[in-house]
Amino acid sequence: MPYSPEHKLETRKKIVVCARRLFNKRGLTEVSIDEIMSEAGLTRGGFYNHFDTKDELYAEAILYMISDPPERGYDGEVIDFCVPPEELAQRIIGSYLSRSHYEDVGGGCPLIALPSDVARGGEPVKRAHRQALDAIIGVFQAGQQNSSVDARARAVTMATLCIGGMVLARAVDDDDFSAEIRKVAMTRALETGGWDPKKPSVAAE
Amino acid sequence: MPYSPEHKLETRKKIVVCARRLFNKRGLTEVSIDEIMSEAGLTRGGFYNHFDTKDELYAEAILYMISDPPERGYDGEVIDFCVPPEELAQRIIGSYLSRSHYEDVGGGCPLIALPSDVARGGEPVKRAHRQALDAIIGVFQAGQQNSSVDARARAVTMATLCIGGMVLARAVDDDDFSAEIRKVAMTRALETGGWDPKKPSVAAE
DNA sequence: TGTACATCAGTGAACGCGCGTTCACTGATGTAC
DNA sequence: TGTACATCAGTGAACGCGCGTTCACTGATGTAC
Repeated sequence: MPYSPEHKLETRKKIVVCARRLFNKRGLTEVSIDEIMSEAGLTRGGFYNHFDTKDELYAEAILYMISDPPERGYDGEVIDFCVPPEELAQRIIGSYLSRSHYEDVGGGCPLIALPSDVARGGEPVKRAHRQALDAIIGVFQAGQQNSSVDARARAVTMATLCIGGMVLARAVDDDDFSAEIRKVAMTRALETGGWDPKKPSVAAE
Repeated sequence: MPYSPEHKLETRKKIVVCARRLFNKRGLTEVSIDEIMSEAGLTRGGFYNHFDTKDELYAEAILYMISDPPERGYDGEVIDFCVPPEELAQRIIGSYLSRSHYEDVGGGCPLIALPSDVARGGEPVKRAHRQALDAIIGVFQAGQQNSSVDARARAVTMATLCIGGMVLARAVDDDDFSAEIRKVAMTRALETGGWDPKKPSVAAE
């Protein structure tokens, strides 16, 4: 038996990691297999040792995108999941709408980078996307102080402000305008959760 | 002089109108010139009598998208611009987050259908996109009862909820979930403007 | 321990297809006489 | 009014290129003896 079984898995993962960055930056259909393989230090033909088709890579890359990032936080700081849920939700809002997340298109959240692609995409892609959205809404809902009747609605509002705000900020070519959108969205999202946007524990910018 | 000068302009407009629908549905780069020309009842080669390059059509189509729709309203009903600005803003929120706008991808707002494409696109495309966003925010800002200090921030919030909510709704493959997102976004957007979401003058669904 | 071997991850040329663009042409139209 | 003409919008074949995919191969690796 040539090569260790881990060797193949590692190569496969390397391909998915490179694909993820490229997909986030330029969209699913605009990235060629040649580019992905080059980025991974491999050549075109080897792709088909790991995937039957390019579509298979789409779904895998999106699944990887949603399972990986929460551990790191989008502003680069480590997120402590043992913190009380209220504080966790606030931290995620701050991290999500941070300048570093705004700038890190490749490593950022696919919900922001790929909404149009997903809306036009196949079923597995949409399913993965929905899972990511569910997860975010779940965290926001758990973060409500008293689980009031409209906790779910508030969580949906927060998610809309976070994701929608970033989508708008990224599609505008004016840095000040983008910063304004992010700031307004962050303030409103925190207010929606009943938290004081000026509290120092939350990253201001 | 063969053909009237209007004839060429009409053909050009026909191309732009068809391009607009196709771009909205499937994205800028995924639509071929052949498809656009066929849709317009013409053949491939004639395209270059009207445009130097496909990129030129992108910018033209987006400009057309933002200059045209406001007269109609996204739920199909005619919007009366002579109405007081408060009522106008409420009507636009209702129209924008309506089910018919959710379903009419081809004829809908490009801010919803093309955010990823625009974020990756060229300068003219982004400029057109920004103009559209400015226009919407302007209408929402004018709709505030007393032009308070945070009228601008409230207008940005409303735009984020309307556009972001529709982007999320479109990217999810579950009709109930989409409807929930639209409803929450509509309620919050109206509340942000200080209006009662249950007032009958506003389209409920 | 050392050697021959089987496996299969990775290589890179090749294929077929679709797309943006070009180009020689055609034929409908308005104008000049 | 009628006819010959010039113009140019529209046609459709052709070109070149890039991409997804295939395929014959190569050579690194673990195993068997």
